This record gives sequence, structure tokens and C-alpha cells, in this order.
Amino acid sequence: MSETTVSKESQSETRTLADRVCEQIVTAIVVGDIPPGQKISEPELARTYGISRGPLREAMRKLEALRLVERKPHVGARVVNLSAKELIEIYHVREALEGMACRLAAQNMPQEEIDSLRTLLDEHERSIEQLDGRSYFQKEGDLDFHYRIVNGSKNEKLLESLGGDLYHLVRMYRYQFSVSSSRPKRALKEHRQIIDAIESRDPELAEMLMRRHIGAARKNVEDKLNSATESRGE
Amino acid sequence: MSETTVSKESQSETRTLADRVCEQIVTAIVVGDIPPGQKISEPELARTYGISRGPLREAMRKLEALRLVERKPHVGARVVNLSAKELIEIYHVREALEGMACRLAAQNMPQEEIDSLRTLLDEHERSIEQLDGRSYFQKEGDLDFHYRIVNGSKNEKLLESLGGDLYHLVRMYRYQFSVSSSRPKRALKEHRQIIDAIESRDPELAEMLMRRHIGAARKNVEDKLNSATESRGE
DNA sequence: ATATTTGAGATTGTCGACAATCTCGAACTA
DNA sequence: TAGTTCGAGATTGTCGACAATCTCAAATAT
Repeated sequence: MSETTVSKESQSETRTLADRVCEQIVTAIVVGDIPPGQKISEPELARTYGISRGPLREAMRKLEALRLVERKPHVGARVVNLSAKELIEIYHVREALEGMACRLAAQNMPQEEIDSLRTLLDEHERSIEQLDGRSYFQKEGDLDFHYRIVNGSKNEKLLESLGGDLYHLVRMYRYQFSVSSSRPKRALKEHRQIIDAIESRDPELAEMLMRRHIGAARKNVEDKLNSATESRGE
Repeated sequence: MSETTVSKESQSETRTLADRVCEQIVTAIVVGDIPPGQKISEPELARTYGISRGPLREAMRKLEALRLVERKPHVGARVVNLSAKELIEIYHVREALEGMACRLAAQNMPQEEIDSLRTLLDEHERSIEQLDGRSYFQKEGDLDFHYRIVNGSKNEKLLESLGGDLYHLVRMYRYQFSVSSSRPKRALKEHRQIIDAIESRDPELAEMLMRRHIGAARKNVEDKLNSATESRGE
């Protein structure tokens, strides 16, 4: 798991057992080891991770807060199964939220963070040219970029809303459908345009570019979903 | 507590003990019975509500997800104490999110919900004229309006992001600072303008009015906070 | 043969107790 | 006297067991 997408409390290594297991389960769900829609048995998972049901239940609560599992009283927990509609909804929310984040980043992001982000984009470019690192960067690197923008907005509540749960869902979707952004070079170019606008301290342009960028990603997702469903005759 | 601001799982009366207690604590925190910054003792709260520590800990997890309490491992939980900065941040997030919600509502809100919302606004007007019901509607009624708009957007993820935690924080703040919206009549007028735009199926206008409405509310909050802090010489 | 009911099995919710960790005041030292 | 160290007390984290509830298949009735 990439460190930059993880909230700050991970720095203290004396985290509680429930928190560590929760993080493990998050990864297991995101990468598909525990498939969507899978019913979760508490005793079974507790044995799997070698802990008791107490901490595991706490972890489940946290997963529920992250919208990665849904629980019904006296029935049990299931891993979420994103519908196409929900996935599109998430992109709409991101459009609004990250649009604002980008505008704020153009006002508040420190120069050093901008420089660091440019370095990250250079790494992305290299990993696109040499295809071996490709899958990682397409899956996680893109969200790293977006996370840093939101972080640069210096709006804590915005970071909570986006990073709290939406990003995990997006990550899960990408692994689940193994979607590689159709044109990584184009995405990289758009990322560069966005960081340019931020460095120019041009809030309106930055917001517009980010909204367009996410909108394009949404359209890409819609197309893939459509072609997938109609080929399955659904 | 107003029923309309509560998520749908409350319909089944066979909720789990932890969920019911959680709801009680939410109310206690929002209305200030448990003041912001207060340290929460698990055994004490468990005795207060007549339950064991198990369910109470689950309730605490849920409260943490609602951003109403903050927990540190091996230290304990405290009720959040919103800083002025965070409060303003919340209004910014609402501006972006509810702006989009309003645009979507103009496209998707069923006519019957629009009619129902107009009825609600009539009630608000009556409660403003006769001052006795005033405090309730200023505290909760306004959020009822906003909640219905978001609900009318028919975007589930949007509802989760806004209704999940932000609204509770706004409610808490209003009770805590006992802020009455400075000009309830003006707010009511703006609400009517917004619902008009939605019924006219004019997404751009609806979004613009909502953003302006929340922006004005934010400015109002900023002014109150500034006058409050400078009078205290902080 | 289909629909309804019932009951065994498993799962979740709840509880009390023990262990690990932190807090904070008192004793001690420079 | 001020600063530091140490330990008693309280609090949180973890565990295993019991009770309440749901699931689902088998048996019965129509």
C-alpha cells in the first residue's frame, strides 16, 4: 500500500490491534482478495488474522465507516458491490470536491509541495515509458496525484471527505475491473496542465482543468461499463 | 430529534443496542449535554446508559465515523471541539457539494417531493411569524430543507458524504454557539428562490442560488466568529 | 408437486474479567 | 526550590463465553 494515501495516524507504530487488522482487510478488499458481495464471517476472519472477535468487530465498524462493507443487524456484513450507478455518482462527487480542492490548492499549496508533485509526475512519466512499473502507477499513482492536490488545498474537512472513503472505493473499483486509464500519456499531460495552473496561482483555471480531467475519466468509465454490460447482454 | 434528518435504518425498531445508544449520544453531543472537548470515560458512559462496555465501544466507533468524537489509542476519546477554521471549511465543502446537489435536484427531483418541500417552507414561514416555534425551526428546520434538496438529487453517494457527518457537525455548532440565522425571513426567501429554480428545471440557476445561499451563511458565521473572538480578545 | 411450518445449526449481539498502557501526583535529587 | 523519576490508580485494549436472532433445509400438510 502506498504510504501517501494513508492517513497520518499510521506514523505511530503502537497502533491498536484492531486498527492494524483493519488496514490489512482494507488492502484485502481493495485488491480483491475478499471479493465484492462476499459475506463476511466474523469468527472466520478472526481466525484468519489470528485475533479475537472483539478487535475484529471494531475493525468491521471502521470498514463500515469507510463504506467498504455494509452491515445489517443480526444478519451480517458484506463487502460492498459497487453498482455502475454508484460508481458514476462517486465521480460526480469527486468532480465537485476536487474541483474546489484544486481551486484552493492554487491559493494555498506551498511551493515546495508543488515542486515535490512535479517530481512525482516525472516518475510517472518514466514508469509509463518503461512498461514494467506501469500497472502500479496507473492503479495507485494517479490517486497519489489527486491526494496531494487535495492535501495542498489545506482544507482539512475536504481531505476527510475525499480521503476518508471515496478514494478507497475508487481504488477498489480499479483493481476489480482492472481498468487501466485508457490513455496514460494524456492523463499525465492533464496532470501537468493542472499543476501548471496551480503554480500560476490561477484558481479558476485550476478548477476548470480538474473538473474536466475527472469528467473525462468519468466518461471513460461510463464507456467501459456500457461496452461491458452490453457485451454481457445485461 | 427530527426524523427527516435521520438515515433510513432507523425504521426497523429492532436496531442493535449499540445503534440506539449511539443515537442518544449523538443527540447529547449535538445539544451540548456532553460539551465539546469533554473527555469521555467508557465505564462512566456505559453506566449512564445502562449498557456494557462492548456495545458502548461500538457506539464510540460510530461516533468517530461521524466525526463527533476523536479517539487516540490508549488515551481515550474526546468530543470534537470545532475550531473556527474547521467550521469555515465545512461551509466551503457544503458550498461545493450542495451546489452540485441542487443542480442535480433540478434535473432529478420528483414533482411530489418539490410539492412536499413547498409545504415545509410554508410551515417555516408560519413558525417564523409566531415566535414560539422559532428556535426549533431555525436550528433544525433549515437543515431539513437542505437535506431534502440533497435527497432530491438522487445521488446516493452525495447524500452519504453530506448527511453522514457534516450535518451533525453543523447542528452541533448551531446549538453550541446558539446561532440563530441572522435574518430568518431572508433565508426563507432564498429557500423559495431555490425551490423555484428547481421546479423550473434550471440547473445552472439552482446551483448558483444554492452556492450563494450557503456562501452568505458562511459569511454570517465568519462575522459572528470574528466579533466573538475580538470581544474576548483572543 | 407445491407451499408452509418447524427446528437444528450457525452467526451475531452482549456481557464480565483480565492484561497492557497511560495519567498524574508524590517522593527524591541536584 | 525546581526538575526528574517512580509508582499507585484508573482507563483502555483484548479475550472467551453465553444469549438472542437469523438462515436454510427437511418434514409435513394441502
